[in-house]
Amino acid sequence: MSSYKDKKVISIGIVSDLTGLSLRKIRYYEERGLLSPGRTEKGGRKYSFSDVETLMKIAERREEGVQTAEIKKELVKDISRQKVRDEMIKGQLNAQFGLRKR
Amino acid sequence: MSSYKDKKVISIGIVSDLTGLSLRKIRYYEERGLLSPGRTEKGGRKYSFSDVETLMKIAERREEGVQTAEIKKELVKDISRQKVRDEMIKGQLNAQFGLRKR
DNA sequence: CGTGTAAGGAATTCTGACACG
DNA sequence: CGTGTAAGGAATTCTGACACG
Repeated sequence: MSSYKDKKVISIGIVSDLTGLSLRKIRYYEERGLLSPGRTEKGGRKYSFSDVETLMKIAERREEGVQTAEIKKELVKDISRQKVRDEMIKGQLNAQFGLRKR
Repeated sequence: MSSYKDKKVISIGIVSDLTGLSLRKIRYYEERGLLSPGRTEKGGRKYSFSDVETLMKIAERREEGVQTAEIKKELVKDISRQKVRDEMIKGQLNAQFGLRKR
């Protein structure tokens, strides 16, 4: 299912470098519920590569003038599509290799 | 080729959590040349998931009493094997799908 | 609404060194 | 050789708030 891509291990400073977004923006998008990073014991935010990708999508949409509330809805849809796609790929691979008893 | 697995984005504290190794050990293995993390502008160490896996191998071998110099040699071999394996998989996939013009 | 910024404090990380063995 | 630790300093991150629009 998941893998390195979903492990929450990147601190906000690195995420800022990766995305080009300010710390303020990254925290704000979280406040608006567009993503939810993990936390270290002491309260430090930890992001996954998926989160970084989400942030890049957000940045794009924001540049187009889309408000965070709207972007939030889009992200939810993206997640559903993602799931469907994953299932299809899984099915494909299964059809190719999964049933081969040899 | 590479991907998330090889991106240097994890700080040493998280790596310590992930591997169970002390900061001291992690830095020492670097000093001995068993791995080479990236650096942020200000000098902070940044590790990849591959580095984390390498550290776990190191931890195993150390528990068996193997010295760092010896482990270092083993790691170099591992990398060669890795490359060969990657090539084989690539060849496999190519044989399965790559030539299909349909 | 979205983002910048100064504020004060807490937690992280860095390096070089001494210790023990 | 491998690892712990105390030391001093620098860089990171956190939260809540005020500002502007």
